[in-house]
Amino acid sequence: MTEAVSVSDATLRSFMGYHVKRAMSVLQADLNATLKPFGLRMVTYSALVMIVDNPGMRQTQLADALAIERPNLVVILDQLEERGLISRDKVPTDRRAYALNPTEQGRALCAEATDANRADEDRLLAGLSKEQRAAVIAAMNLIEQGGEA
Amino acid sequence: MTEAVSVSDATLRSFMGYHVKRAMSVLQADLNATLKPFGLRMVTYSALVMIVDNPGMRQTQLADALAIERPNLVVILDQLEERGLISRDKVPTDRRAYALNPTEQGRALCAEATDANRADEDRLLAGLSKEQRAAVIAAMNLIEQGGEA
DNA sequence: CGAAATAAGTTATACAACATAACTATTATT
DNA sequence: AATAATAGTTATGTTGTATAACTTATTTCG
Repeated sequence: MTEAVSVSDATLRSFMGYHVKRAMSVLQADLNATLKPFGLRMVTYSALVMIVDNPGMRQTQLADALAIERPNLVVILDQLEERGLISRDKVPTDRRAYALNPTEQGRALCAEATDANRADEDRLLAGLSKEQRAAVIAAMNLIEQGGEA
Repeated sequence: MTEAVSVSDATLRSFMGYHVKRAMSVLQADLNATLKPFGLRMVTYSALVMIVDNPGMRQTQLADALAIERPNLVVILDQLEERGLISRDKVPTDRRAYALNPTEQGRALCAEATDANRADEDRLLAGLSKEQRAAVIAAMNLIEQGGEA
């Protein structure tokens, strides 16, 4: 056996993006594990939350907000609708469009899932003070704003 | 036309993961745009950097370091090798294994790409002080450590 | 008004990322 | 020597995501 001369990722670690990518990977795995008992994934949960927070919203608006292509949103909403968590209601003023609304069951599940996610994230971020969390969020927002200059 | 009552993602914004995800999306798009002139993508660049930093490394080690499945790494290395950026050299002590080494051309391209990425990230993070960047990196490392508790 | 252009949602499809099974050849185990 | 395990590969499958094109409905504007 040849000794495993440990591998260095020092250069990559000098980039912020590398750290963010690795953290994101953990956050996503963690979130999906937390959501699994609810039968939700990251995207389906995000869509459900948005519909609860923005009842009556159209599909195109939701797709834009979540940066999902319209065709891909269709299958996500199909899943939520089949489980009775949301409804697609006809809009009287525009017969092409559907107004997205949560059902009572959808609201309830959303609340439960949100609580679980909050608890999970609190556990993951237990080592960070409120100030540190705010600093990270501010930095992420700055990055989000600065794209494609 | 119905007025576009602006959509709120306030609940999602209360999660750190949402901010990190959106920032990561920008970082990745930005990085890929910067790498395009070099004919590299995020994964191929990462692999190249690792090989430059760890000459002689085996494929399995690299796959582990980058959290890529071995089969998927094969095609990535194929691309780098076809372009003459790396070589797969037979290991005398283990005829199953290949030692990954950068070519001179590979080293040169890696250095150029790294400079471009550094400049790009500096631009994107221009609004953050050194202390703020360090704080973000510390937070990301903490998250990376805390997965799957 | 009526024809052309646009928009909402959908379907079909293609492409890329990522994961799993199984194979060849070598090496390690016992 | 027989068995198990490992490095790399091939083949394949699954999922996520992007694009084209279609239907229905609305808007634009000559």
